[in-house]
Amino acid sequence: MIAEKFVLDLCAQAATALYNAKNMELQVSKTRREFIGDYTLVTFPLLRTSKKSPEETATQIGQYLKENFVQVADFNVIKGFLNISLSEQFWSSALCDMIATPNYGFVCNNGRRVMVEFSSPNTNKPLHLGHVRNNLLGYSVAKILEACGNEVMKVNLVNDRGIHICKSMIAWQRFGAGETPSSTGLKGDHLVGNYYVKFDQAYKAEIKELMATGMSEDEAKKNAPIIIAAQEMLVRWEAKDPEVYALWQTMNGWVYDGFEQTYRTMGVSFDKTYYESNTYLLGKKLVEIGLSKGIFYKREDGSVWIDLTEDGLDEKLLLRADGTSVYMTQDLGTAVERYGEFHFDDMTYVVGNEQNYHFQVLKLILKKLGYNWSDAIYHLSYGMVELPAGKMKSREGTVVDADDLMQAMVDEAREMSQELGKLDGLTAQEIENISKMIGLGALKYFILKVDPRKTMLFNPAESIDFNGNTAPFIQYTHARIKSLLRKAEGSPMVLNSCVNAKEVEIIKLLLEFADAVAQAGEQHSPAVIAAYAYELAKEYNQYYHDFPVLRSDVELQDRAQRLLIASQVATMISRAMGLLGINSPERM
RNA sequence: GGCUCCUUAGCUCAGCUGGAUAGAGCAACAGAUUUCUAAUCUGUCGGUCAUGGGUUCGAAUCCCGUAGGAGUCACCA
Repeated sequence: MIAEKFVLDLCAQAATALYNAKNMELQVSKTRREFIGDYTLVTFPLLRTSKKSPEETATQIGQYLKENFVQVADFNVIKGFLNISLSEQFWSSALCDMIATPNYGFVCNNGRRVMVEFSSPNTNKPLHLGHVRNNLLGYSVAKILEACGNEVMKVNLVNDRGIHICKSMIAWQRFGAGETPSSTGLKGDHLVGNYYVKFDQAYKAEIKELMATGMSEDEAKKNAPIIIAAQEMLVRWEAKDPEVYALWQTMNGWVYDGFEQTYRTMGVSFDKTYYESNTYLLGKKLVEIGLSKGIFYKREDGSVWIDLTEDGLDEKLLLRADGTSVYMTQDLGTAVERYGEFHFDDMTYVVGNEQNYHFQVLKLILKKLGYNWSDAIYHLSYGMVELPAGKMKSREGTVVDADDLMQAMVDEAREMSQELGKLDGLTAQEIENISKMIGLGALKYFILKVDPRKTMLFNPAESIDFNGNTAPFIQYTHARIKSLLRKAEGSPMVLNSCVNAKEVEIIKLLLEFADAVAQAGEQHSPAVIAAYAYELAKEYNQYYHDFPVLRSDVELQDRAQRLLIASQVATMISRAMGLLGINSPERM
């Protein structure tokens, strides 16, 4: 982009000089591969000012550029398109500049404070494939925003209270027989999740029994003893009943240990974790304030609502008739608490698109309460992950567990590597490390390369494919370059002014990195970075194969240039992959 | 039904501030290795950009209609 901007600037100068055009909207883009040139000026928008034919205009500007700027080596005109070729000198010096810039592509502090919330698990079951997309997106977006110069705070919000956790607790009391993670060897979140499933099974059985006695389905659902027990437990919890509270803390503790392990494997982390059990009370206070200001209203049964019909939305519940809080209540509380603590310029929520409406309402309510910073809230709404068989349904057992999935990826990576003999002679520890980098990298890249907003299909078989547009392919390119650099240690790395066409392509890509980061930040899309990393790896592989004469030892000069370019490619690949939370192995 | 989003090659996806003949990967087929690690590379095959209109020099991209799909409209979170 730096080169693109440069060309744009030259064209603007030319247009001003030739046609006295001011504030022209000039369009410069990369020249398509089938034409000769580096960048192309589209002359159509200029015609009104130049009052000449497209060809004439393009030729005039081209000649002006060639005569006045040494960086412009040549030009050609096809229809209304002016294709501009920059000089080899320009490319080699651009690359030199880039090499001289530490942390190229990353911006220093821009003074903005941003918060990114992601993960947001419930404490009644383990993380699944949907959470995987959430966590990877959140972590990567945070990294990218940081690279764009923001001060970033990564936060998690744990939904640790509510009827769901009570269900697991009830089931554990009834069927658990004192089981603990250490007594069963199960991860805490899996153990608790199992009881959640057991609750559901028992609940269904009771409904069936009641219906057999002639009760309607709705009635049976309300009157099943086990659900009543769960609801009673929730009331006792809100009253801080010591026995219930202790059990709640114990079981949540198991879950946190399990989550911690999953997060560590996944490679994500947080700067702060919020708990719904702490923020829902503040939410309730806000509801009172809203009531006193007349923004909310109370119905006869005591429930509190806000009427948003004038804004084209519905009426929304904020407090149940029994005074207990709902999702919106605590989210309001959490938002206000966070702003008070951090005074963010931007608050990104990484939450699935099934909650689009929720966030629309959240922003609106905050605004009505007088919090103008609600404009800073951005809902990064990602699409669902579907499986070839269809949707994930916990009831049908088609949920893909995050831990299982990651383990399967690592195992697969190890097997494939071993089959190819890539791991021969390495220690067990090295094998494990490399398998993890590859298996998890494959998973992460497979998910992150897709536009976050889109519903995506997760195909297990394809995700472990190590060819094509995948992380292993990119990692492999990186590892090979590292291998080259190890062998060439001590050799000089110098760029001469003579760069071939392939090298120019690579330099272009390298220069575009900064722009890719900025764009990914604006769009909150790691997919932009993924596409860039893949292009770079692919371009490099072609470069390597297109110039076989450079393969064997040739003159020092050629080797020196090759090494320099290779080294820059490796650096940029590694930086790009870093933004995706993916490791770039030195060998694989 | 209301609102929001989606539909591009057999499959998975890019491309979207309007620009040239719409691109990758996978799958299929045909080739390339005295290498910097072949987990690679090259080539072939594959398209009515869901559909019908509109805007204009020019539309996959912007606007409207239609069809198909998803999400949401809970005293769940």
